[in-house]
Amino acid sequence: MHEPTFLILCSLAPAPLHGYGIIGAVEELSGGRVRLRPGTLYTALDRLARDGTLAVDREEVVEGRLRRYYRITAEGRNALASEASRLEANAATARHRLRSRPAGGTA
Amino acid sequence: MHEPTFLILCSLAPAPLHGYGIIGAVEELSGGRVRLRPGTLYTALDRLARDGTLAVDREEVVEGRLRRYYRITAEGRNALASEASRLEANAATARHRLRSRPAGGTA
DNA sequence: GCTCATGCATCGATCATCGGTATATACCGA
DNA sequence: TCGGTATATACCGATGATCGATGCATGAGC
Repeated sequence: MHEPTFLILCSLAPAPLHGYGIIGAVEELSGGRVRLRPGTLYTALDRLARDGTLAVDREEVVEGRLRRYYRITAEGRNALASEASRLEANAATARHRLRSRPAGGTA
Repeated sequence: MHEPTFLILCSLAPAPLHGYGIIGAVEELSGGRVRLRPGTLYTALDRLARDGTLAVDREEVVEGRLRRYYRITAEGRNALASEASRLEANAATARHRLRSRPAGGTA
């Protein structure tokens, strides 16, 4: 799972959001680092919906514009949780191995 | 940075390794989860060397076979460290947001 | 001596994901 | 009427990963 995908799932974890809401949430979640483009977002949403990771929650028309809300599924929650575990494990591995320099300048 | 790239850098953090050594190290580091194919590995190595993230350390001929050892650079170390930070931050975000269900029973 | 398994590197084709840009629509304010 | 904003969609290209096949040299078995 790549970062945009991951952050999309994060953004939906507490409550459903519509496309443009997700873009804003992801930007905030990532401290401004990740700015999703529509292309990235909607392709990912379609893919994740196809996978059963998320689903369309409802559609609203607000001021003449369609808003499609997406909701994370139980399966998506599980995927997100195990992805978080993977990230933690990888980070720990990196920290550990960055610390263990064998025979630094010896040789 | 994707996982294969990340794990390759992890594998090289303590000491230089040659290609097939990296494959083994990555498999071990990831608990058997990630098994690099030669194609993935050498393309990544070329790319990372081009970027200055790692460099060829030395070449040896062992039993008639060439072994090319790769070494992580200072730049690569920095990249790996900041990647680890990113992973930690993302994992924390996910944990946090998986816990905060609004109006779930919270109120 | 021949054949086969093994360790090592290389190459090519394909696919998935992401990034960027442009477009259609509908509202709003100047 | 025009331009900006909000929303979704479509298309295209770049990057990186995956898979599979190949080349090559050695040592082991027969």
